[in-house]
Amino acid sequence: MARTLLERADAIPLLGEAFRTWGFEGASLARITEKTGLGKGSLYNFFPGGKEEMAEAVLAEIDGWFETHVFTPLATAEPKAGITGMLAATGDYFRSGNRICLVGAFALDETRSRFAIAINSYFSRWINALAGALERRGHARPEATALAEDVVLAIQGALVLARATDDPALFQRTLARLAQRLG
Amino acid sequence: MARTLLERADAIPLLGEAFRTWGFEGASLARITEKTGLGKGSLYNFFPGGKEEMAEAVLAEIDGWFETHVFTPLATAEPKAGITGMLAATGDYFRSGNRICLVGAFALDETRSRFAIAINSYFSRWINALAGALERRGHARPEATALAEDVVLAIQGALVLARATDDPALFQRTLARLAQRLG
DNA sequence: TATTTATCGTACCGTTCGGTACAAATACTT
DNA sequence: AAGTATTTGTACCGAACGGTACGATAAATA
Repeated sequence: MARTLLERADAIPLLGEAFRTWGFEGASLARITEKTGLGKGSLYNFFPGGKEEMAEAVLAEIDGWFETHVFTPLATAEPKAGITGMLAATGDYFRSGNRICLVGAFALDETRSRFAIAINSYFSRWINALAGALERRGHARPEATALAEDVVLAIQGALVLARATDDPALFQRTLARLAQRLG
Repeated sequence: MARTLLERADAIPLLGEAFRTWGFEGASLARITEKTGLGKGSLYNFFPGGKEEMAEAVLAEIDGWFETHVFTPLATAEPKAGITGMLAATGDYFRSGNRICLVGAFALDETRSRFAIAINSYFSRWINALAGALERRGHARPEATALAEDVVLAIQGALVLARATDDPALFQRTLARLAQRLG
């Protein structure tokens, strides 16, 4: 009846948008259909496991993006460049404060129990990669870990507050302050 | 048939727990009934407006708690005491990192549009009250505002990360670091 | 104790939920 | 061009959804 408009891979960012907008529970198949332009037939063809498989695919894509653009640079590039790159990539990914962190959002309610491993891994790897870079810049182990936690947590908090107060600039201000703090 | 076990006011904290656990969309009347022990008859007797009125009541109660235990002390008490009190009250309220911030959680998805004013007001008043106290402690206006933002955002971020990594101690560590930073 | 008022359990409403089945249509292979 | 495999719209399913109606019960008032 209809053509192949979207590949499975093309659907994933749109699914991400749907989950970001409505949350896991609130993202009904009707809303997902609307957002992606894919009917149930296509959705269940691509994701036989239903909503849960859709969300898993979205989380895996996010994970891959951060692995490539944030975690790996932090671990392998020159520390200063890795950290600067992290802040820039983060600013881009979260659309300068106009986009929330889906992983963080999933963590807050019972959705967490479905995806606990992916959620935990995402944040742990982020903190560890940043702490490693900070150590290589000369921070002692405990301070490096504490500072890394502080930075990742500030990014998450800024996303919450930016959206809560409808003030995306708050996120950008926070990134600027972090850049200063990480010198 | 049954006795008057719960007043309307007694139901509100349980409703808060239900919304914290399941989110606004995920908190179905069946789950709310289970959590509160109140049947639909009672719930709609107390909250004729349904789920939306229940959530409004929960947000109003949270707002009142913070007004009493955080915002007012920050605005009226001696600044140092107000700030110390804020950190202690915050640690208590969020159960040392075992409880999320419902206002922040509501802010992340489309639930926000239903309660935008309450959500915005809660955070704005928190930041302003804290910035005021910091000014009275001698910080210049722009730094006071920036620091206040940083603190509130760190609390929110710590709650997200503590739950995401299943590590409530992260929240306590963060509060300790904030106490140091606010000297 | 009689009467009113508030509380509550249950049956039920129409709608939407996530998910399945399957035929029609398209894309790919030969 | 024919045949195979994949993609996709639609009809449909039972269950659960939020919400209403209302009689039964308990508490408060008289």
